[in-house]
Amino acid sequence: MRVFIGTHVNRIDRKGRVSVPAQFRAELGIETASAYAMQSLRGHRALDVYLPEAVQRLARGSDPFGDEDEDFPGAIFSAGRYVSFDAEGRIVLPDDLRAFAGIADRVCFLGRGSFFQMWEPDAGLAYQQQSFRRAVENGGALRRRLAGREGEAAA
Amino acid sequence: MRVFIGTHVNRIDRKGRVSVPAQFRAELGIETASAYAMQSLRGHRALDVYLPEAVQRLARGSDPFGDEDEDFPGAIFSAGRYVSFDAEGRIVLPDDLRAFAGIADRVCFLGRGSFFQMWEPDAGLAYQQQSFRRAVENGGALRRRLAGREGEAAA
DNA sequence: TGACCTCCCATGTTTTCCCATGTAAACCCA
DNA sequence: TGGGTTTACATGGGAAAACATGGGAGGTCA
Repeated sequence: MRVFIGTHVNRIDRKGRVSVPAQFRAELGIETASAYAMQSLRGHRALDVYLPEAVQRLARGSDPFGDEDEDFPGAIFSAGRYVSFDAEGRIVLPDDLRAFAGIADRVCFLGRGSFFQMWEPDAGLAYQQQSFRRAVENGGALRRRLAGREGEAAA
Repeated sequence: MRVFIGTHVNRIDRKGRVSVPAQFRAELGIETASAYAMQSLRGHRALDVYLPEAVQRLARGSDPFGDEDEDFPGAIFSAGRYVSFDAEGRIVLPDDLRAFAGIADRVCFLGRGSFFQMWEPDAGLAYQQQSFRRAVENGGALRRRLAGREGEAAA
């Protein structure tokens, strides 16, 4: 299993390219020449980035002639893009996604375990600190989960 | 598996031609010189575009809908058209389909996984945002599927 | 013959590929 | 452990390729 960990801030050049942190590239694996970036499903002003096969997995369950409600995961497919890496490990961030996340000339990469996010740096760091603070306040429940006893206490 | 992803807006020239986004052409495959475009079955003012083989599969009756609903296959074959690509990757959008979708001089292409749609840009982008918002509200299950943890309980 | 449609060529722009550079981290060896 | 060297990484820019778009010539059908 691949795990994305840590926080990095990189610069966007005038062609719209950003280096994806080497650590994250390593997690994505050299065999994947691309990743799937989309508007965050968590309601954040951020982009979620998944392995390409995540989308394939989703697509496999969708029927081209299915009805609208069942096919609502379809929204996911138009909300994102495949982004591919150049030889230097950079991606070009499409304008619309960039606008969605309010990203100007720098990107904050947040590792989130099975995927990672791209934020406008101020917003991303603020979010990161805030969610860490929440985790501390909530520490008891978290520790129980880490210990693998999540069923024990009511949240 | 072929997956249509992302949002693109292209211009229609005075001959009625539109470039299909290169990414979508790649998904359609070079071997297919055509695609099947029809009035959306989903009640949208939009055109659904399928791989030719998806329609053929339907014609052969090897599909779940087959016999129980005769309107369905009938509608599919009368409401659509094969559109073929020129050497530059453009298709000519038939007038009636164009009128149905209210498309004037620009087309918005929405990737929807196993097929894609063509919209009048304003309507298409509005629809995209709205359906994405719904996905966010409903996002837990989707997120788990993307993260490859569909077996997990909701947190 | 005229309207229309395809095939073909032309063009400007955008994107991708490839090479160069500065800096910071890792490594090595005395 | 200190100093020098090498490697990895982020960043920048030029050249080439891909792409979207526009228009003309010839062919077709009514």
